[in-house]
Amino acid sequence: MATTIDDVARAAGVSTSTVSYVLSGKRPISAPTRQRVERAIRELGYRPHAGARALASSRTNVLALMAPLRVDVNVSVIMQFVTGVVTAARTFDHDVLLLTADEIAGMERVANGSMVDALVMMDIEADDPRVPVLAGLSQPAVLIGLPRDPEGLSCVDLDFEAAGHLAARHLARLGHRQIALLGSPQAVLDRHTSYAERMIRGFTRGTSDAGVTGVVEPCESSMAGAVDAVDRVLAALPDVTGLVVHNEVALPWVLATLRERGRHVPDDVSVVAVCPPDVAVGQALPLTNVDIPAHAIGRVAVEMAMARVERSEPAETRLLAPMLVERASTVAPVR
Amino acid sequence: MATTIDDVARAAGVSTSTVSYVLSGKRPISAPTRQRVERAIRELGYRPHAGARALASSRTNVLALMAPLRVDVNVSVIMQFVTGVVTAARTFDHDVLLLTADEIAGMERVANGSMVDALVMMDIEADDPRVPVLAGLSQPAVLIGLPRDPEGLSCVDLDFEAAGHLAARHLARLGHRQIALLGSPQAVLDRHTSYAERMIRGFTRGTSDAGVTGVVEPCESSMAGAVDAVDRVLAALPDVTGLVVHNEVALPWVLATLRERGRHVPDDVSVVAVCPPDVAVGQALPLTNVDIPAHAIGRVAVEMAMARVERSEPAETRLLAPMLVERASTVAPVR
DNA sequence: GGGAAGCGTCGAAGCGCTTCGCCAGCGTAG
DNA sequence: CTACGCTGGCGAAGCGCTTCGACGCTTCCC
Repeated sequence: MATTIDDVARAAGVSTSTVSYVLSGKRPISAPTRQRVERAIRELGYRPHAGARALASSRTNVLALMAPLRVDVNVSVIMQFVTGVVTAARTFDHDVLLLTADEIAGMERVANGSMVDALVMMDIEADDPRVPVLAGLSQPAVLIGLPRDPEGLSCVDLDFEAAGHLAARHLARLGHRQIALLGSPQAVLDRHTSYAERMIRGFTRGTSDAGVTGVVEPCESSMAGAVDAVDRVLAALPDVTGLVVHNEVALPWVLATLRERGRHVPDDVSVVAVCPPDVAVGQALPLTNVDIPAHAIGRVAVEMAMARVERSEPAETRLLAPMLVERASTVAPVR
Repeated sequence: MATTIDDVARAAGVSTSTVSYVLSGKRPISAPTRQRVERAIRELGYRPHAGARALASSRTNVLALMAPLRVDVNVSVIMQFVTGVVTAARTFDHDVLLLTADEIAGMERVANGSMVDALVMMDIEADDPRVPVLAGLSQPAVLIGLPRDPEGLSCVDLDFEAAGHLAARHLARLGHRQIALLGSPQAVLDRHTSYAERMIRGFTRGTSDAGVTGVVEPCESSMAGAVDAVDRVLAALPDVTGLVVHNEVALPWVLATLRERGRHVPDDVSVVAVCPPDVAVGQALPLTNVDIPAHAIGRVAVEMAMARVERSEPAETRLLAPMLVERASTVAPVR
């Protein structure tokens, strides 16, 4: 267990630097030598000491992931981001350090303590307090979400504006003239979490482009909140026939409330859910949905981070195009 | 940013070792000197380099957390474990490295690479392939869950057997004579995940102790699975008046199915949920529940890990006593 | 045939920190 | 007045790895 690079070198009859170069590939090593070294490594079960490596190379092969884990965010989507980041990190031979609470202090600790090569931050708000801190760090960071001014920052997210537009257009093209968006909880909007605002913007633009009536209602992530939001929509738009739901937690309750209010899906009202596919197909009726490709976003975030670490590539913002999958919950309105 | 301990020493007019001792407290330093050093640290914004520290002290101040993130496990409970572990780790000045996929290779990598001081492993199965690997590692590990033979291992979990017993007893004492347990998905049982089996054992013992009829049905974590499981229970026990549900994902669908089958909760059937309180109160009706104190279990796991790291304490198994909170979903059966 | 250019390998100098042994200076006791 | 023990601080030796310059050798080209 306590084998060092020197043990390997001795066993292979070479110098320590040769072993190091076999490991890193940074200088050419002849095939026979390389094989001897590799054999010694295998036989001794050697693993380089991460700390020593970090000290000498100033690379840790660790990524920090700052996940909010707030109560009103959807846990399963968060989880998908996390797994996306972790699996992608592994393909770059990196591990993931998880930061949840105490984020500002945490990022300074792991960055200034040289524990990580880069940071990935989730759940970015318009004026996120973490963003200004980044300037003082020597490691690159990638934001999942968009701050108010993304200039000079690496950002990645679903193009929620396009998603809102797409959902609205889909309903309008089916012939719906009165449609509504059930969105994020008020608390999320109050934080100016950008995806919620972009979603609303896209939806609104979609309705006006199509010349249909659209209303937007926030929706708490609880049963009571869902009931309330549905009732508000029905009050504002009694003849509503299309609904876009951008709140996975509330989704089942929204559907239940519609049923209770005597609105059948899809005969009376078509529903587009903005959520991962497993949530969409797991409901009573398979729902037409606009995917939130959390796993892919996580992967892209890591790729961007590694590009900056390994090749000093400049920061850029990437918005992933939304995709709508039609299922049983959206049909043309019955006249 | 690139300030080192030598910079601090120079600024404070002391030697590097003195700075180190101020930081670690391992030797007494006179008050005036200490204050000079602390001031220099503050003014320079100094942070020790984690890698260098790990190399010299062979302590990394990092904990590995192996979270499964399988599809059929409940994500929100997992999340609570994770946050429990992360916050507890911080109180011991440790960070958390998250391992999800590829677990065996991952544990060997982080352990043999000296990346972590200890491992915390979730979702332990009876014959978990990770357990034998532990013997070859030089770091201690704590298991959340119980393997078949916990001898010599650090384990912590809710006492699910007591939980099953408690839930059954609660219903029996209210006067219910025919009760059922809707448990984990078949896949979880097939893995011999111990909590599921212990739950069933406790429930069964509870029913026979109380002299009431009990049946156990596994329950998939999907709407179809919930409907199916409820129907199986109603078929097996047409006069069932008490239900224990140990599957948070299926819980809402179970309640919906009961309603659809014309069984009113709690008038026709009392329901005890085994889940965190927020899930229990978030349903249509606030449910009587046996808590799964995921956060507390995570904290205890970290405490046990640190006890072994810092004070070489021996391994032990700790089962947390279950607690039942009575809410609106359980009443005496109407005669 | 001779100099330049590669190639494969080695040696040694750190990277920033901890820790052990040591020593100077002091107070106290014999 | 010397001897001794304490206290507070210092110096230096690593911890295990990477990386740079150097070296001896072969190959190539004019």
